[in-house]
Amino acid sequence: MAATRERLLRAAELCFAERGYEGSSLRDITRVAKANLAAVNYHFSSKQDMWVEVMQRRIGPLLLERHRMLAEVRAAAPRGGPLPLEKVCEALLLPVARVYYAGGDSPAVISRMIGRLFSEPNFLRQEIDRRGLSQSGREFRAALREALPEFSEKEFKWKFYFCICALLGALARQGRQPGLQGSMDTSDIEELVRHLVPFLCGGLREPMPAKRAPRPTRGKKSSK
Amino acid sequence: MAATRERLLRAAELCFAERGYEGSSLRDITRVAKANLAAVNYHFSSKQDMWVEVMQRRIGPLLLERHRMLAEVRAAAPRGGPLPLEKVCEALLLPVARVYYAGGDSPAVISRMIGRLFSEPNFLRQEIDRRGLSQSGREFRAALREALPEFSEKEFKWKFYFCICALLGALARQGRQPGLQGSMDTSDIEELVRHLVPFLCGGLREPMPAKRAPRPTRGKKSSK
DNA sequence: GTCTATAAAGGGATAGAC
DNA sequence: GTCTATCCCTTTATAGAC
Repeated sequence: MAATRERLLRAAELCFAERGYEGSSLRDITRVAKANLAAVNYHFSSKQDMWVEVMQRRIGPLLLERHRMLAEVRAAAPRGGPLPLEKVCEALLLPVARVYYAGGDSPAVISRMIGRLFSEPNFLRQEIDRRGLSQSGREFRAALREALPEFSEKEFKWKFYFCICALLGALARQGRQPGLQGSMDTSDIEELVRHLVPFLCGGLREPMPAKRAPRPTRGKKSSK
Repeated sequence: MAATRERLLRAAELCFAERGYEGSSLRDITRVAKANLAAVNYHFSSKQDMWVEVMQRRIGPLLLERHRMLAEVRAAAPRGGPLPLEKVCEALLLPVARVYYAGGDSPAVISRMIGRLFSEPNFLRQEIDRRGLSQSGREFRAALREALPEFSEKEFKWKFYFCICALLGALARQGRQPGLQGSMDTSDIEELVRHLVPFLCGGLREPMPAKRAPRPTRGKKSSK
């Protein structure tokens, strides 16, 4: 069956999302997929190639949709003026919630997997980067920059960094942080995005406080 | 040498920070430590026990300092009033920057390792939780809650979740996100904290927009 | 405490029958 | 396309000499 390939992709997705690349053995994955161990090498030729395939088939459509939404935001914005921050953030986030509702897919698992991608060793991201992830990142950085012209380049770099960290963390950890997520349903990605957009915008817009009186050099003083 | 134990702890810290628990073999670790493979089992009896030891010796002092700083914030705040959000966030973050400057330690590596802790399988966190991490988390959740009384419990839960995600992500990823961190030095933890505090505070304070309606402050066309 | 040697299990990959 | 059987390597852990 060619359906074996699909079952393998889904099983690998699940395992990678939960335990990462190194933590997921091919034996685990084939057991979950109810497939034979040798099927992995038949369909993908190696574990690493399967990893790339698993990631790419989810990230590809996501980047397309992001690009499309961002173009919409640009088209609607007044020429020359700053881009609307909320809209840019939505274009960054909503595709995650929208692209993965095809039959049987779990947006929670997929977004967790994508969030995890950035905790993996760099060599596991090179191929994904080459296929468009890096470029999409730069595109969004530029859009955010246009939405936040008031900051110095250095301040913007920090804000962009924190923004990506919050976004990736919120995706990677949803549904699996005991003690952190009492009754709320972090696996409802639409809801997550709805709350995350204002959080990011608030953090991004917050000005840096004026530098206060010189800090104590290292740690002893408690004169607050 | 008893110094072997120390070299092992540092080497393990480095490896766990870079590649995670499953990605770090005892062979890797003992090679970095210039120690014999069998030394791990002699000093720690198992890889998992060493993991707990590596984490605990860094997290323990961190939690103590957090507790101390938070007590200071409470003592300085007017009774009954809300706690000052910036101070609470600083008590959450500054200890990471301050506790690890003892001879030879790298705050960048240590904070990366701590940030990674939350991407590891849950069983690797149970012992650390039991030794105070969970309780410290609850303590800070309560303090943040007192600093943000204006939100509903549900909204606060989301904000707290995002706050922790941004914090852990910023720690875990510093120094190793190519393309994301152009010229800035994310391994300067003091500087990271100085920028992260306003980002978190801005995100935490930002009110939720009215549901499914154009934002009240700006009559803007909504395209959903 | 440290070392060599090795056990015992698990990992990715492959050959070849069907 | 799928399966069994197996190769060969790495992993964690341990035994026992020094």
